[in-house]
Amino acid sequence: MNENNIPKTYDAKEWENELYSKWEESGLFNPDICIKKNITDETKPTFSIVLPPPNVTGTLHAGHAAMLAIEDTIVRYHRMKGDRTLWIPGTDHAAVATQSKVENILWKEEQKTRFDLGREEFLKRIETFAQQSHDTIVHQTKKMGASLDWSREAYTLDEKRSLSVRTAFKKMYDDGLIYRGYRVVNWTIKGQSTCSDDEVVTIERQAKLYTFRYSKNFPIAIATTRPETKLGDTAIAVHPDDERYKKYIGQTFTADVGSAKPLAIKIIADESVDPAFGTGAVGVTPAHSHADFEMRERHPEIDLIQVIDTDGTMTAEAGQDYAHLTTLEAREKFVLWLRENDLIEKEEDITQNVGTSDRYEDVLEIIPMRQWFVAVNKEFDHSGKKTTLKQLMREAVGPGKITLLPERFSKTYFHWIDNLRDWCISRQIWFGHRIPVWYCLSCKKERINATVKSRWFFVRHGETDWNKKEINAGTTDIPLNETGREQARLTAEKLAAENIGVIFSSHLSRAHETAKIIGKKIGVDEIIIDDRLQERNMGKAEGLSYSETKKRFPDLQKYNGKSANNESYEEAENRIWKAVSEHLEKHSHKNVLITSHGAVLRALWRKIQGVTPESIMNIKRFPNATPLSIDILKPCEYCGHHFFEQDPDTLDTWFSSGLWTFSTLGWPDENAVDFKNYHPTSLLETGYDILFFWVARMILMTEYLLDTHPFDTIYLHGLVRDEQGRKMSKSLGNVIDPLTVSEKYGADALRMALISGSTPGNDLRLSDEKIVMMRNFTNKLWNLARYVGTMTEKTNTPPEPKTDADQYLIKKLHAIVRDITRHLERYELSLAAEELREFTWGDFADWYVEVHKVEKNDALLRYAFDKILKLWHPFMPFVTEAIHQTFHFDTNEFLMIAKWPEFDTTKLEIATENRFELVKGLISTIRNVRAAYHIDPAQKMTVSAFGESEQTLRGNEEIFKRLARIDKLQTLKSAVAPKNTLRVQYGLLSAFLHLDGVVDIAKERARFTKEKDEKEKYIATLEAKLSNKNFIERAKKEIIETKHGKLKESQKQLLDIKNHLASLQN
RNA sequence: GGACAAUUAGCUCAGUUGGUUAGAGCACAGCAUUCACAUUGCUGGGGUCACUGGUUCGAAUCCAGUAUUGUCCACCA
Repeated sequence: MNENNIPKTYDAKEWENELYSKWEESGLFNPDICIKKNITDETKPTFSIVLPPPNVTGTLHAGHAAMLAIEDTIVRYHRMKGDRTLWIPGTDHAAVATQSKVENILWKEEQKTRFDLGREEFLKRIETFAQQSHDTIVHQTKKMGASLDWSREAYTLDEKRSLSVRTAFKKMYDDGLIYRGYRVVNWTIKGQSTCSDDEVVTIERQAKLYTFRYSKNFPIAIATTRPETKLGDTAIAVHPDDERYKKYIGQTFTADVGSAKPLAIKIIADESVDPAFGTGAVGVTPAHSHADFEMRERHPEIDLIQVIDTDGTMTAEAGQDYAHLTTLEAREKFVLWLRENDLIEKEEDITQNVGTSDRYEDVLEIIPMRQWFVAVNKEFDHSGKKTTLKQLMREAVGPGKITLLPERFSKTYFHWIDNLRDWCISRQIWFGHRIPVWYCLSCKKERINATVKSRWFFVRHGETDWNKKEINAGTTDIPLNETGREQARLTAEKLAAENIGVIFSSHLSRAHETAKIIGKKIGVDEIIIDDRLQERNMGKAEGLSYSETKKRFPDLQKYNGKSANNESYEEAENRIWKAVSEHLEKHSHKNVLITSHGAVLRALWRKIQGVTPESIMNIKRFPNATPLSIDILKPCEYCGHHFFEQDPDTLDTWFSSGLWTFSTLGWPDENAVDFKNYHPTSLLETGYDILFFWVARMILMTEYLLDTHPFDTIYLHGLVRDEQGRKMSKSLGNVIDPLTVSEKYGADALRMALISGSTPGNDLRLSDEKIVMMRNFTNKLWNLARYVGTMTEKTNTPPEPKTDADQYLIKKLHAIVRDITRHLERYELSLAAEELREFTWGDFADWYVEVHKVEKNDALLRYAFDKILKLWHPFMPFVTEAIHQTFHFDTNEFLMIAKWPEFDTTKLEIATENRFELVKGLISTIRNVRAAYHIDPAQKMTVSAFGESEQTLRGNEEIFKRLARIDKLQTLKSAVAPKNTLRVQYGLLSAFLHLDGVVDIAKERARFTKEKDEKEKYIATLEAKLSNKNFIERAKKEIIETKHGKLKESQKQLLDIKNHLASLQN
């Protein structure tokens, strides 16, 4: 290899993309291929991690980069070790997070809300956005060097994960753990959705606390910051022992505050009330407070009155003065009323904590609603014993079960479980897994996780001129107008993806043409004309305007009205029902479009819903060319109808994320190969900020569904902050973009900066400076390779030690391999990286390479460097692989799959001289002890030793016995130190003696890893320096050229060294 | 209000089960430069390990308390 061809600096950009593609093409990220290529085999242990799926909300940030760096390091280590190693990539649809992001963009760019676009179109926008985010994320992930098995990539919203979600939902529903209940939920007005307790972000704000009475003679005053909610008060709670109020407990007082009905306030006793706070009485608003709702569960006799609506205005229950006002307007008005009636006793300014929505950032309202919940406290039968989900979660973590790193987080975990309420899993947002529940349109009964046979669409024709002029057409054949045709085309677009097989249409041209326009656009040629789908015959009313008809034939709007010699709703309904039923028998497996007319569809819709004939006019009119979709299922087991509609809500995103460790491995197919091989996974590595959101839910789901743990160990990394310790945020402009950084300094430098100097659970400050330092190190490694690769001969001689320095290096190398391996096994990445860096830079580069320049031992140098390179690979995959590809120190095709270095404990034994020194030290100790405690120097003693010192002592037992006057050398294991013992420290050893006269000497822990051969190393360096001709010549020159006859410091040092060496030789 | 953490050199941080003289990088000072590497090397200064007690032969490390900072949780109406 010609030195000149190799650049002096390592240029990450030159290598990274190319190397990643090569790795990827090799397929070696996939354990199946590693088995095929004999890098591992079926007898080897498995090691698996699922990547915490990044949200498809944009791009990766520094936190993701840390996650990737940590996980990839661990994964690469295990792969090199020969484990069957699997790391699965994926992304998270992240429901609310993504939806709110797209909604914000939509509002900013087009001033539209999701309701303006409609469900289908809005979802399309989100999917486009999600796809782009996904691509960016994958690109960034690859840039970091992450050795993920892309062939197994998953998405929380794809078909397979969807199946897992439905399966899990059904099982929980069947076990009674998922229920639909009327409870108070956190509601974001802006997002028009619920959110779970964990998604609530409490912020501090200024508020006014009003103390008032409901009426002049009301016996108890209460305080509130939300006076308008008091219109929904139904009780006052006081402490049971509160003497002031005891006499009122159980009584009900009424007060007219302007709400729809006068308030009936019952005085109840509840332990949760703090009698010392405020007036010692709490106004209870069960509809708009979690605490008060729970209070009502304890006191079911009190009422619940909802005064705030989902749009943030007051309901009718609040009274006609307040209905439809915003909460703020209502508050002002109510306060004014209180003031006018002289009911306010106190107004004070306080700071208050309020809950806001994590994603929409508006203050949440607490509103009672019918929602889906997971019951965490409900007992159920689990593998033969009674338990609750809470209990399952609690029992999963602890010694011998799931290990948390750092361990202290288990405390917060348990605390969180203890305070857990039922988990609200339904969301009114559109992006996410639809709740797999269908309601029979006729009898309203639920069906879970149903198979949809087909979807049927009912469309009223597009607009005609008569529609526009509000004239009855009936059987009169009025064609579509231009607007009508356009409407049909738009409808076709909406239906394009619905895979419609057949179209049935009324023969009347306005319907038929609508069908034709749609059919052409969605590629359905066959349009079956069925006269029974035609419009209601309006008899004499055809051609009359709506208002005229109303005047002349008022009974036409009735179910049986026939005064215009017309067809009644009843007759029309029967014929269309017959037609639809017939078609259903033949075509229920196909998606079907039916184009028909307003009145008959309305009649049909009434029939399907099974409401009384009299309420026909309460059925909403069908607008022109707007599809109504109905799911066709197996007939309802209660009423026999086929028509169902799915719950419009979606699931909390964490419901699907909770299944991630096994939904990615093939579950619900419990025989899936991956599932059998790789579950439970070995490690979960994620930020501590989602311990509750995600980790806890995975534990819940896995314990419940599979009766096992999702992972053995949880490694929680900290938040990545900027150099001043602030959270990275766009508004502060301090965001470190991993992509920019890795382009500038290389991915390896970024990885190292994120790993070293960081410990699990603690936040990490990332600065440019730190990254530069690591970039410098990658360059150091590169140049080491240049030296070792070009300055040494390739040799096949085994690396035999020739000098003390060689000996030291070998010993140190084995110690390093042992330490790094041990650190990696314990997930102590930072320690591993630091220690390895110190060894590489301090020992190998700055010391041994210098030695090598004098005492050439090429075989050993190459041998050592090869080991170092392999140890570095998991941390810095690119530069190490680049070196490998350039210099080929090892024969493997890729360093990535090179065998992890092993160490030999016998090589770690300390040298004889050092042992001797150790013994000498111990003897002095004994002498000191004898002197200090006036023990007869002639008296013999028992000496006890531990650990590595024991070995040392045994090796020199005879000398030791003689010199130290002992009669017995004993072995003690730690913990044995008797109470009445004095211990005296000397050097490396600590000795202790019993006060009863017999002296024991023991060494509790000797640390030999850093022992005295530092000295060896020092001498070797000096020798090397001094025998380096250049060095001597330079020094001489310096001395001669020195002006003023004064030696510079450095020269003095040189002389010192010389003298020192001379004294050593004597 | 509760819980958890942090406090080590001018700055950013390691220090994993109590043990030689408490470490690293940056910054600072001095020196070196045909050398694999200036993205370099050598040398040096700089620390009462927040404070006060306790346990121990021995404490940055364990215990108790105090102070400051931060994070999370909580129904103070």
